[in-house]
Amino acid sequence: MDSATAREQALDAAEKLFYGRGVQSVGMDDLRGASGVSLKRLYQLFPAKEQLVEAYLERRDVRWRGLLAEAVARREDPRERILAVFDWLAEWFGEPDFRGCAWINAYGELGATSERVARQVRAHKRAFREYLGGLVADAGLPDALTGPLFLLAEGAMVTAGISGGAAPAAEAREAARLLLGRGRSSGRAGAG
Amino acid sequence: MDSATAREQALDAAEKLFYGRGVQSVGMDDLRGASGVSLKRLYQLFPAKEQLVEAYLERRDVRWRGLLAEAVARREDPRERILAVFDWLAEWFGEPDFRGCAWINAYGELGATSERVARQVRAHKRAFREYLGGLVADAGLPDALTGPLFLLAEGAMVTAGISGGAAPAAEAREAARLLLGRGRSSGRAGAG
DNA sequence: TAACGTAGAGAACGCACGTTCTCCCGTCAA
DNA sequence: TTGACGGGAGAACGTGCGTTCTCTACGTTA
Repeated sequence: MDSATAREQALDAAEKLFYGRGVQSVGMDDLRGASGVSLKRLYQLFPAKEQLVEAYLERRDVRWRGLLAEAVARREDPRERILAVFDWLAEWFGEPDFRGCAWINAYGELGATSERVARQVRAHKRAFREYLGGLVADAGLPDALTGPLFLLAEGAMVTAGISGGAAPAAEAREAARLLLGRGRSSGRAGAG
Repeated sequence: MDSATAREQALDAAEKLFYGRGVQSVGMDDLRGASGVSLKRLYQLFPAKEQLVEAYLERRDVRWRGLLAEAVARREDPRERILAVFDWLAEWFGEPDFRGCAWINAYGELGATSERVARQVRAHKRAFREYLGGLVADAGLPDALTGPLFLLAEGAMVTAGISGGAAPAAEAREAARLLLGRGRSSGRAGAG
C-alpha cells in the first residue's frame, strides 16, 4: 500500500470515528483497527494525534463546502441559491449518521486545549460565512443580510445536532425567506 | 464545613474549571485543589465525575435562565422583551471569561458518550426555547416566530463562542427586529 | 545464500486520571 | 483518659491511551 492510499484510509477511519464518537474517545488503536494502517505508518503520516485531527477537519472542510457549492449551483435564481443552502442543510441533517456540525463539536471538545483545532474551526466558519456573503452579493442584496443568514444556519446546525431531526433547517429556511423578502428593494448591488 | 457548603464550593469550582477548560481536561484533583473540598468528600457528594458534571449543568441552567428572565423583566413592552434577550446575550458575550455556551460545548465534548449529559443539554435548550415561545405568545405574535428567534440566538451563541466578540448578538438582534415586523420596536431601549 | 531495508503486529513504556484506601488528627461521649 | 468516629491529605490502584520499541517476516540485491 502506498503512502497516499494509507493516508486516505487513515483519514477515512478518522472521519468516521472522530465524527461519530468524538475525538477523545477514539484511540490511535481504534484508528489502526478501522483503517488497516499500522501504528507505525500512522505516526509516519501524522506525527501526533492532534495533527490527524487537524487533517481530518481540513479534508472534511473541503468536501463539505464542495458539496454545498454543488447543491447551490443547481439553482439559477440568485435568491433561490441562498435558500438552497438551507435545503442542503435539511438533506444533511436527515442523513442517518448525522451527529451535528463536526467543527462545532470539535470546538466544544478541543477548542480550549488545542490551538490548532481552534484555528481549523474558525477557518471553516469564516469560509462558510464568506461563501454566504458571496451568494448575498450575487443576489444584489445588502451585505448586512449575510450575518443573520449565517446565524440562522449555525443555529440550525447546532439545534439539529442536539435535538436530532431536520426540522431546524426548515425553520431557518423560512426565516431566511422572510429576511430576503425585506431586503429586496436595494438597488445598490454588491455594496461591499 | 457542612455538606451544603461543601457542595456549593465543589460546584463553584466545577463551573469555573469545566466551563473554562472543558470537562475532560479537568481532573478530580484539580477540583479538589480549586474547591478546597477533599476527594473523599467530593465522592460522598457526587458518586462519580459524570454526576458532578450533570449537577454543574443543572445549577448553571437555573442561574442562566434566572438572569435572563431578570433582564427581560426590566422591559415593559412585549416586543422589547423579546429583543432584550439579545441585548442580554450581548452582555454575556462581552464578559471576559466568556467561552461560548456551556451546553453546546458540553454536548460537543460528551454528547456522544454520556447520555446523562446529553439529556441535560436537551433539557436546557428545550427550556430556553419554551421561554422564548412564552415571550412570543405574550407579544401576541405567531408561534411560528419562536423557532427562528431561537435559531438566531443559538447561532449567535455558537458564533460568539468560536470567534469571540459580542458582534453576533447585535446581528441576531437586528434580524430578530426585522422578523418581529415594524412595530413600536425601533432602536435600542435603555443602556446601549 | 547472505546481508539489508522495510513494514506489520503488537508488546512495552510513561503518564494521566478516576476511584479507593491508608494513615493520622481533632472531637466528643462516657 | 479512652475509644470511636468523621474528615483531611495524599498515596495507591487500575485502566486507558499516546507514543515508541522489539521482533519477525519478506522482498531485493549481489
